[in-house]
Amino acid sequence: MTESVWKRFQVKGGQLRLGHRATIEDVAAHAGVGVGTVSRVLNRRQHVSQPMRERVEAAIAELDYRPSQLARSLSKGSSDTVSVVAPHITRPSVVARIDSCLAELNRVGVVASLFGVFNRTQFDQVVDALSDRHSTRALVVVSIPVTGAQVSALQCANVSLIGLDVKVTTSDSVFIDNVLGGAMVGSHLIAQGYRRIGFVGDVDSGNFKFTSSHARLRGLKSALQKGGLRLEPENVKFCEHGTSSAKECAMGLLMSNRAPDAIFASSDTGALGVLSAATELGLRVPDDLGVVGFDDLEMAEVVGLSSVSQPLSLSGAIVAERLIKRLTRQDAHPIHTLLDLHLVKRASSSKACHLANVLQPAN
Amino acid sequence: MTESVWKRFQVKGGQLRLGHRATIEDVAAHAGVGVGTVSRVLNRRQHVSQPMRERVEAAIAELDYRPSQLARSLSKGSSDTVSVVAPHITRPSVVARIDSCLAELNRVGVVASLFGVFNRTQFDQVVDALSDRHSTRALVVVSIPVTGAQVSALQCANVSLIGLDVKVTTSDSVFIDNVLGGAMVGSHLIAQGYRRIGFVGDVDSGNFKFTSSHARLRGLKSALQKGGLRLEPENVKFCEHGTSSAKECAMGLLMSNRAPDAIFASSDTGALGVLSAATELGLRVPDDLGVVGFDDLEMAEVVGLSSVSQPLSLSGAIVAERLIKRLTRQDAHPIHTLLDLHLVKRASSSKACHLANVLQPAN
DNA sequence: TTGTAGGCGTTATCAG
DNA sequence: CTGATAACGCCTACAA
Repeated sequence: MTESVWKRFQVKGGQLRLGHRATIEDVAAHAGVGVGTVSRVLNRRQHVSQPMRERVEAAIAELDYRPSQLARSLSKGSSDTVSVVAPHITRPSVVARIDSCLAELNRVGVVASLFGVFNRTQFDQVVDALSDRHSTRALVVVSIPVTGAQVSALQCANVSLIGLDVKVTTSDSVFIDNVLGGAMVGSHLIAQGYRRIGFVGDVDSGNFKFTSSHARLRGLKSALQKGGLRLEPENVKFCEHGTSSAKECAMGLLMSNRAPDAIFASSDTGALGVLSAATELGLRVPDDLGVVGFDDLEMAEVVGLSSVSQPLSLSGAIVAERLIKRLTRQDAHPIHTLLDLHLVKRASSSKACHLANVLQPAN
Repeated sequence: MTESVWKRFQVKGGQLRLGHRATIEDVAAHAGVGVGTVSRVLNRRQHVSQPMRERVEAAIAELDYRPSQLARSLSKGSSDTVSVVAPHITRPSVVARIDSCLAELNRVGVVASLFGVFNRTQFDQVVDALSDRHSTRALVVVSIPVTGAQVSALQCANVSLIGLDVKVTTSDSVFIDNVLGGAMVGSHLIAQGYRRIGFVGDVDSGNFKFTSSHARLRGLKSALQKGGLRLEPENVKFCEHGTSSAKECAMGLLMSNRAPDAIFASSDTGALGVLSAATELGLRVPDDLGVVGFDDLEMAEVVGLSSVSQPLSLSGAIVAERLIKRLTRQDAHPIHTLLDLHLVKRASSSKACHLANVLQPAN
């Protein structure tokens, strides 16, 4: 249907236009009206009589006309798309946020385009490109700290900025208290009787200037101090995000002669690697080694991993909701939302309930 | 720095333009040349003298001018962005593909924007919006079958289409043989001595018209037939994608009085749920129950799950590479790439090597 | 080599 | 209520 229509209506001013889709001008000509009128019915504006409206709508349908968003943006001086820029789109925690955010936006008919960036430079480029009143109406930045210059460039272009999992002081943002999260883990491990506690965090390989891993470490450290323990520097490791590298990292920790009796991994993905390392070394979890992760992914429950739960989906949904509000009315001051955290205690850190074993990687 | 520059240069034809970023005209005026010249240096074209070029470049730098991609696309009648549209961006297998595709594109300086869609309707809308010579130059469709009408609408708009994990007959595509994958699992399970084999697949909740789950089932079925076994209809279940729903589904299967002695889950995510169900029911894996998944995610190795491995990252990389080729020279006929599959045998389906246990979900 | 004018598809402003 | 026409920012003939 569609393609045949295009083939039929290729005439404009008597000239053949191969493969071109109809323009507003074609519609106007076809309906025998001016372009202004077509534009009015397109934008559902007042001051257009019913019969005229119908005639135009018929022409639109016949020509299978769809307005060019591009030309529209250029003319209006503003776009009606929203963009999301995020790092590490392979991480379950990140995609969970993004997914719920997009879902919520889609629910009200807003399609957002997502930009995955792999390092700071790319992030800066994308933000720069988006700092143009024509290109996007709103921007959601996930996890990456935004500089003051970027913020002002964006507001100068009239694009509303919202931080998801990152605080943006001069704009809306939704985030958690990572220091608190780390502290929760620390006091839990102490309460469970662990004494030599270690930490496995993520290095910021893309140079994004992430802070969460370090914040969680600070929280852990302060909780330990409060409990009269100290975090041995040799038991603190940072490695690439991921199960296998965390496993390697944990192996190093666990094979030392003053090995930790508990490890806090700053992500569940990493914690899984720690569990795997423990299994490989014949350590029983939670007796010989306590393990706690972060994010409380679905996998954590299946595997019996204790973890700090944060409302990932909710965070995305809140951002979407706020975004939609910003799109309509322009409230004054920025709104910051600090989401709640809670520790989900499972077998991996509860000496009471004995944990069987991790599945053996064999073949 | 940036914002101060914007504040300084707001004059155009003697008029104040608040917050506007410089246009090509501003640059021309500032350099004391015509817009044509500026355009030429912008697009690195010939026929512009060195001193002139330098003067223009200086003006560009001073005004912190960045051309509007939007206006450029409208004027040229073509865009230089590439888009990716994908369903289920929460699934590890999907993001692995996308991630490597985007990474490869970024490596050569191409930033792609990703559209996550939640059902067929949204997919159709996005494709429709993208079927505009102005909006995008190339489109990667992940996993979703594209209709003939959509294909021709796209090529009519001159946007090159590439299928990732889906065959597009009239265009480039990279995919696997899902029937073969299912068959590999079937013969493996038979060889391991399993006799009552079950299947847990994904329902197509977004109505995308996916085929892979059913294709894998067909493969399984044919392998069983070849081995003189049959797949009992009561042992075939389709449920929402995900660990927890697969677990529920498997519980149903395993608690029936004619329960299967092996289950093939059409994804590793689902297989994890099956493992969890087995643990909960006190079934020993692989003795009482064999389990095989699909995709060979990182998690599979950790957990000792047998799985059909497909080159997820590679698929994305190949698509990116092909895309770049299409962007430069326009080769004639479509190239289809069928990627290899191989079964990774681990503890979960190898009666020989006894598998300890899954971690107990306890608290 | 360089400047000028017309066009890309819309919206918005103003006369009618 | 409706129809021209000038922007929007850029590219590209064409003319100088």
